Amino acid sequence: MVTAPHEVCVSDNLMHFLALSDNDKHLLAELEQSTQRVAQGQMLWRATEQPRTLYTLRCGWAYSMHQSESGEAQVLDVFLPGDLLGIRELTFPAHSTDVVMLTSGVVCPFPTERLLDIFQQSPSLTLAIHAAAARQQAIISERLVNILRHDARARIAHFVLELFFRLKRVDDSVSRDFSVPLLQRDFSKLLGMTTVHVSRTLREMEAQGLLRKTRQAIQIQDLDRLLEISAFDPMKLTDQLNPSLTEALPSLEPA
Amino acid sequence: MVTAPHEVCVSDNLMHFLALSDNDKHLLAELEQSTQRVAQGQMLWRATEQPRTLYTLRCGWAYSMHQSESGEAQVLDVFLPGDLLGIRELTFPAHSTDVVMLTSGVVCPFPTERLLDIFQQSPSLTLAIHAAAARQQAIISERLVNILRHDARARIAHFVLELFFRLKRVDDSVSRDFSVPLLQRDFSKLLGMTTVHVSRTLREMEAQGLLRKTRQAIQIQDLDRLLEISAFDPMKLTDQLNPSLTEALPSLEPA
DNA sequence: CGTACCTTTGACGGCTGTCAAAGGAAGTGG
DNA sequence: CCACTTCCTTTGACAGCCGTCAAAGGTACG
Repeated sequence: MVTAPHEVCVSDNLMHFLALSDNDKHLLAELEQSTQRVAQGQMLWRATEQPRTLYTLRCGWAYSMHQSESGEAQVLDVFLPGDLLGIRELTFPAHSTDVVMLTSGVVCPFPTERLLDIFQQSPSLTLAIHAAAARQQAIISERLVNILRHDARARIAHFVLELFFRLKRVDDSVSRDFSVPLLQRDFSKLLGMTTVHVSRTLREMEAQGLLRKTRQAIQIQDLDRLLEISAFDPMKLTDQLNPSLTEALPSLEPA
Repeated sequence: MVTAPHEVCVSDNLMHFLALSDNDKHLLAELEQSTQRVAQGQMLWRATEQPRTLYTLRCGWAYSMHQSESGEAQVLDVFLPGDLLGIRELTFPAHSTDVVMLTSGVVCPFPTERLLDIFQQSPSLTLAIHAAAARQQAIISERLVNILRHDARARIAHFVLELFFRLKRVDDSVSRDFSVPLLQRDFSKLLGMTTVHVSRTLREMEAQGLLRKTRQAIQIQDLDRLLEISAFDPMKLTDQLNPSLTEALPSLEPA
């Protein structure tokens, strides 16, 4: 059973970090004023372009990738509904990755200056946006650490759990059988292995009763063993803020 | 030939992003007021602790690492003189890595609130500090992308070039024969391979006239081939800021 | 001079990549 | 609704890179 696609806005993401005032929500709603439909495979930006526009992802999945001259592609981020796209590259004079829509979807583009306005107008949103950026970074760091020390089965287990917890965070209706529009080739580009080996490993994991991946969905069958195999630690991706920060800015309330 | 250790302060790092006013330099000098000597092997923080203190690294090298329960260690960041330690974890309620001094050195600890003060007092420093944080993240991302797609020789080539360009950035006197206090075991923990294979690969690279690593230093012998093998792109770690940002904040001047 | 740690080497095995081909699934045009 | 094409998945055989185990040689330090 697969849940239907679900529309999510940035505040559904940022509110996990701290309580947003009505004014904060208003500022975010303004940001997401102009919506834009995007087709599967459409690129939001290319690696050489200067970052001028940021996006929120309302609906659909996207990923960022490095393209080497030899044609090999390496996926860096997977973006889910509610994610903010482009903060990582904001300070650089050029994007370092292409960003491609994995499915059709809806995005809200806005100029980078709007973000600077928000930084001046709302300390709470500033903090929440930084926390969201730090979380994206932590996701990549965790993947790096895990990929380097584990075999193919553990890599896949880790990535599937990452997806599961991230999706559950913005959509509580997500169950252990959840919709995933990723091909085995996408897994291979994310985890640094060949599609052949992804296929072999997925069949092995299914035979071991760990998980089942179909073309549209993933079914987690043994959560505990997946956690054990991959050494996945959900706390590394926690939404809680550092109390030192909220105490130093007493106007803020934790979520 | 190996250059002598060199004292560097954060402004030597941040001034690469944009011009710092006298006031900015004064704020940074205040930050680095209390210096503290640290011994080799000393830990600045542990993975479970709450981030309350940030550090600037004046002198010496450090690294951050994940420790798995089975005893395996994975190094994430290598910190060089001039680096700001702890911004990545700032928003999280707990550090996710241990930070250990690789050499003896000098650090300047300061409470996280001081950083918030700076954010309120100086837009230029705020931007420079964010750019520095984004740069640290880009270093990790580049390492991830390269490790996943390349063999041991290219991984080592990439990491050596990363060190070379980072050191040269804060100390212009660094030559192609530069001091590196890393053991082969440190390489192995950084690049996800065994010490045995690091040793084999280093000997192979020396036989091929690419580079030579001794206990204290690395000598780059064929820069062009190393760049080619590793697909290292120095522009991915550029100091230049996104012009969209400096134009939006007209009081700022590029470096 | 002795101890502890680091580096180097060799033999062997396993995980993963490469090459190749067949079977499925989805979309297109007739 | 049915061919046809295209892309994705699965499977097998084989090779190569890298991990494991083990031991010897170097280097730093007391």
